[in-house]
Amino acid sequence: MQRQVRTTPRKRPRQQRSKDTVGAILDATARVLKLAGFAGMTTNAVAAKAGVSIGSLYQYFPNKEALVSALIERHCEAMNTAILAELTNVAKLPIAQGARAVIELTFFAHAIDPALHRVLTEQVPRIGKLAKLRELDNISHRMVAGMLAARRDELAIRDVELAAFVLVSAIEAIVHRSALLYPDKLRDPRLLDEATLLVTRYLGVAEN
Amino acid sequence: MQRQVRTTPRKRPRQQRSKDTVGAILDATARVLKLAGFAGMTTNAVAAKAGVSIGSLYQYFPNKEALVSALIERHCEAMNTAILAELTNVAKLPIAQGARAVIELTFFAHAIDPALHRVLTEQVPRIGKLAKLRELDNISHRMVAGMLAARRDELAIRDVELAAFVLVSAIEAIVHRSALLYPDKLRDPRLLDEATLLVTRYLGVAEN
DNA sequence: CTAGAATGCGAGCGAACGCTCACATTGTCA
DNA sequence: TGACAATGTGAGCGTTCGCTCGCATTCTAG
Repeated sequence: MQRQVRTTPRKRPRQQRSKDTVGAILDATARVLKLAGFAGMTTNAVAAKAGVSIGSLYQYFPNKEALVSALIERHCEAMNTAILAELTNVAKLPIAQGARAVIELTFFAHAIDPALHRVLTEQVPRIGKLAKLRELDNISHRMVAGMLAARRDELAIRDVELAAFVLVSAIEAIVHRSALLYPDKLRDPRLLDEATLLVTRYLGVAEN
Repeated sequence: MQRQVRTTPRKRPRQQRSKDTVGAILDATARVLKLAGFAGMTTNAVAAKAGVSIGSLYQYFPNKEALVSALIERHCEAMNTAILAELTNVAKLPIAQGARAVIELTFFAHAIDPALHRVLTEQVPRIGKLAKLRELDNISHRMVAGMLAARRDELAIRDVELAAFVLVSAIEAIVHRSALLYPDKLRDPRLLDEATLLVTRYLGVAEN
């Protein structure tokens, strides 16, 4: 049975001193996680790397899962911020350029910390907050479906939901595999071009 | 540091009796893994589920990793068999039908045991044999690149490698997400149609 | 200045669990 | 049928590691 544990913080940091502590702990969590994977990560190692006692760690995080959970939250926050800030402009663009812009944003978001992203998606088991990643997926789907529906008459598609599913899956995967296999290619315009091409040809709109 | 352990079997089963034992152990591994995840899976639980003593388990598998490793191997074997048997016929088909056939095979392969596939890809940490999954990816890539190269003059693509990367990523992701989110949709022809459409339009070939 | 709250400390407890080993049972072969 | 190999058994050892708890230190507010 998949054990489900509480991942809510035990105590809120009030003073600046403790906020620094929590920050250091999360940074250390990321470093240890990338180095050793989830199974190899020990709370004692995290505390040590953070330059903090194990007792202090447990002041703010009730258990190991909560630690990773908070890290996921912070990471998603960072990625979301990168995307949402720019997204309002996209809706007004012509489809081809809009598609390109969305794909580019996805690339940017994944360029934030590919190594962390990798270890979080590949190594972290079913923590409650991993639903957070699904949720992100869902938001993307709804958003794309919205964009497609708004201009349905210009597009060569029949089923908006199906098309959105196909597109989100495809783009997410291309970005993801790039991030995992060739992190430096995340800023290669040729890949961006090609991904855009996939989308525009599928939608049946002019390529530029 | 990611610990690397040997995953080669400790002893080969010679008699039928022991072959049954090994089979039962692998079946139990799959069941426990699906139920509890990798961290929650204990070797004692596997032995118990298999109706075998813990000692017998360690006769054939040197450690927990080896257990999962063997399971991965068996699962990949099954998926490969499903694909490779049909693949020789595909090369002779027109591109659109060939694409459809390949995608369909991918769907079939993932329909073998989606729950197991899920837990293996999502929960199993860096075991040596997980490279096996990458290897599969690589084979797919080379194969698709080969098919594209053979008919390059009929296709609206510039860079065969890049196109292969984009296509393999996209199809793999669509199938994968279907398997994870809606396992029953793996045999829905509408999804197959749509995935095929994505490919044919991208390649710039007639849809049928 | 001081009382009490907030934060920090780390030795070590306890439980989980991978794995061993000494021994029992079953199969094979001449 | 006897000898030896192959296979099966499970109590429990040893280690790892998540986490507690009693106490020390630092901050804050009246």
